[in-house]
Amino acid sequence: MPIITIEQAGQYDGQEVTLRGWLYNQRESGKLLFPIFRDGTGIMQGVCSLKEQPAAFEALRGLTQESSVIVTGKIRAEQRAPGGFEIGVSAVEVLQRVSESQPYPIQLKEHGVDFLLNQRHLWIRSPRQAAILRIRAEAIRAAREFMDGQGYTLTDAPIFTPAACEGTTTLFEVQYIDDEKAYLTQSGQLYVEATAMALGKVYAFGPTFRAEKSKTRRHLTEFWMLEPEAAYADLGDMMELGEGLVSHVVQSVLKNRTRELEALKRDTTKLATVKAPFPRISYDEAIAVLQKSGNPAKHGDDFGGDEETILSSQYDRPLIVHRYPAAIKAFYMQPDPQRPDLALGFDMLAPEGYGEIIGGGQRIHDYDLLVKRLREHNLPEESFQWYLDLRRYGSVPHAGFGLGLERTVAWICGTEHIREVIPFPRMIYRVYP
RNA sequence: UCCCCGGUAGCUCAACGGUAGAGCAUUCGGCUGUUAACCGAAGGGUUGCAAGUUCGAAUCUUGCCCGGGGAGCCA
Repeated sequence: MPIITIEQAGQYDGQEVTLRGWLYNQRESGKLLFPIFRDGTGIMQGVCSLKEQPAAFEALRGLTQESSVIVTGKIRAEQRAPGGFEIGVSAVEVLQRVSESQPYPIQLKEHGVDFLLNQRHLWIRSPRQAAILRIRAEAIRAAREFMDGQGYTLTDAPIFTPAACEGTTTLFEVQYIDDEKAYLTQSGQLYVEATAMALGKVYAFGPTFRAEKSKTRRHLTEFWMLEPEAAYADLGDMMELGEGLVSHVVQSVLKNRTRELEALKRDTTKLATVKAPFPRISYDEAIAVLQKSGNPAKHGDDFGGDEETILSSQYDRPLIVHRYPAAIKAFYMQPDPQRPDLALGFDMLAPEGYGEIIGGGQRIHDYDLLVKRLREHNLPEESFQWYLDLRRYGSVPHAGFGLGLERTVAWICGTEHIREVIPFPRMIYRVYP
C-alpha cells in the first residue's frame, strides 16, 4: 500500500493508497460524507458512505476540523471533486481528535488581520498561506542557484554587530554577555565587502533587523536580505547582476510553482514579461518623468511610495533607477566621476506598486574619501577601523547590492501585505507568536 | 513621532440615545454527490478600560489601552 502525498495523487488513479494529514473540512449529506483532507502538499476530497464503509464512516462522522488522520482508500478521477481527483475512503485512523469544546479557531471564511496574526502558527495551514510559503522557498532556492551559478560564494554576515553603523535609532540593542552591548545587524554589507576582498565574488543571505517604527504593508522589523558583493565590479555589473537575479527568481517560480501561483489567483501574465534586461533610467530622468506626471518632486528629493509607484507603473518589468544625489544616499557610496554630486548607486523598483526590492551600487574604495564621509556623517571612526582596513590593504573598486526577499516574494505572489510571505512576521508591536 | 480608521458572542459583522441581534463555529436532529453544502433547534455577551452628559449610553463627550492603514525612514 503506497503512502503518497496529495500532490502525487494524479499518478495513482485507480489505486489504493494511504494519505497522512489533517481533516481540512467535512460536508455531511445523510449517509454520505465528503471529508476534505490536506497534507501540506494540497487538499483532496474524500467520499465515504455508511452503507459501503461503516467503520470509516463512524470514524469520520462528526470529526472536527484539523483533527489528524491517516486515510486509506482508492484514488479516482472525479469531475465533481475539486482538483479532479478524490479518494474513496475505506479506512480512517484518527491520531488526535480536536476537541469540540476548543474547536480549531480558523474557519473557512473571512477573518480579520489581527485575529489571523495572533493565530499565525495555525494560519500557515491555510492553503493560501502554504502556497505563499512554498513560493518563498522556491524564490530562495532559485536565488541561490543563480548566485552560485554566477560564481558567487556564500559567506554569511554576522547577526550580532559591535557598533551602531548608521545611527542607533533604528538598531535593536541586545545585552552581550557581561556588560557589553551589541546590536542586531541592519545589513550584512560591510561584512561582505570584507569577504569579497577575501574571495572575490560573494553573497550573504540572512535575516536583518530594523527598529524603524514603520507601520506599512511593506515593512517588517525582521526581514531577509540577499547581499552580493564583488571585488573589481562596478555599478553596471551590479545592475546587470540584479536584473539577472530577479529574472531568474521570477521565471523559476513561474515554472516550478505554477500551481501555487494559481491558488493565489496571481495574474501570471504580469510575471511572464519579467526578463532581463530591465529598463534603466537615471535619477534626473526619473525626476523629469515625475514632474511631467504632475508630481511635485524636485532634484534632491528622495522617492516615497507614491513616486515609486508612478515610476514603476510605466513598465511591465522592474525599473532600475541609478545615480541618485549623493546627499540622500549612504556614506559609503562611490561618487560618479562625471558628476561628483551623484552617487554610483541604483535602486530596483518592482512593478505594481511593490516598491524598492533592490538597493545598491559601487562602494568608496579610496581611504581618504571614506574617512571624510565618515566624519561628514558623524560616525564613530574607531568602530570602522576594520572597515577602513579594507581600504588600507589592497583596496579595489567594488560593488554590491541588497535584495529584500519579502518584498520580492510579496510582489511575485501579489499579496496585499508583506507580512504574509514570511512564516512568522515580526512587526512593530507584534512579536507573538 | 505625526495623520486617519477601528475595538459588540469563539469568528465575521448589525443594532436612529429606548428590550443587544444575525451568519459562521459548537451541540442535538434531518438529508446518498456535496463544493466555505443545505434544512430545523439549542447554548453562548462585564459592547476594549475608566470617567462624564442623560430619566436612560454599544450609540454622545473626554482620557487611556490595543490593533490596522499611511507619512517620515527604509529592503
